[in-house]
Amino acid sequence: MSTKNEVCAVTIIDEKKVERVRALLPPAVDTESMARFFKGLGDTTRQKILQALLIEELCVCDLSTITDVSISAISHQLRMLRDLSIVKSRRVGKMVYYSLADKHIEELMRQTAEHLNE
Amino acid sequence: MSTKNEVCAVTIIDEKKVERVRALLPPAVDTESMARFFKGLGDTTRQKILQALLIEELCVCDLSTITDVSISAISHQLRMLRDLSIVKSRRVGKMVYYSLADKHIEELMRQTAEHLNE
DNA sequence: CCTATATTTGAGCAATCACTCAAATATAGG
DNA sequence: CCTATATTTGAGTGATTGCTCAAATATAGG
Repeated sequence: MSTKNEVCAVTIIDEKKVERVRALLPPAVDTESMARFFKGLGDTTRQKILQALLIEELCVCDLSTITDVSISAISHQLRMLRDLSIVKSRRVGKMVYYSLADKHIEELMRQTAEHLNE
Repeated sequence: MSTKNEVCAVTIIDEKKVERVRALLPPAVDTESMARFFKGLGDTTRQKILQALLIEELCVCDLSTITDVSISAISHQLRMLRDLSIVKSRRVGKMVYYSLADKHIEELMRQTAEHLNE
């Protein structure tokens, strides 16, 4: 067999448990969108961007200088963050200013930072 | 030049802004640990696991059945989640039961699910 | 000790990702 | 329109990742 046990030796109790949990799971599409959202937060460059934006609104060029990442790379990452509604942007002349999309993102960042510092 | 503008044509205001923000950024090690933490949450298989554990404690085999992912793959992902202190485990005989590591993780999951549903 | 079941682990591989580079677009100001 | 600056975009590439497969470990019960 390819996988040693497709389903483990089932006891009646486990079967019931599995069915019960399955019925309570959110739709797959929601689980996938959670994964996509967290993946957006789960990269060092993107975290640097978000930490900076937690302090204040910044343009692409400032973000590049602050994070020491090329303008092109920052722009690519900002696009991903914007597609995920994690940041928002506004254009002022030639420059585009980015900021965190909403208060929830801000709280999420602060609470998680606190959590990881035990 | 490799990058067109290493630093954009600086105005005095931008320079000050950049320095101010830089001084307020958290240490790099913290930013990296935030990224690692969120990366742990940012995968569909791991989200399936966490959604299931949000309902109740489960063993590896039940998780495999519920998520329809091989036992080996689940075990690999559980290891990552455990290393990140996102889940915890306890052994009962031959089986190992996994659950969410703490209340903060539970809240994070619930609040984010709510947020993504607008 | 021996077998069976549950889980873990390591190597190998295809898919994904974050970067660079070059070129395109957008806007301001002669 | 033309030039300069700021940003975006697409292709290409090396590194990372999540899976499978095979083998190892852990525990319970003859």
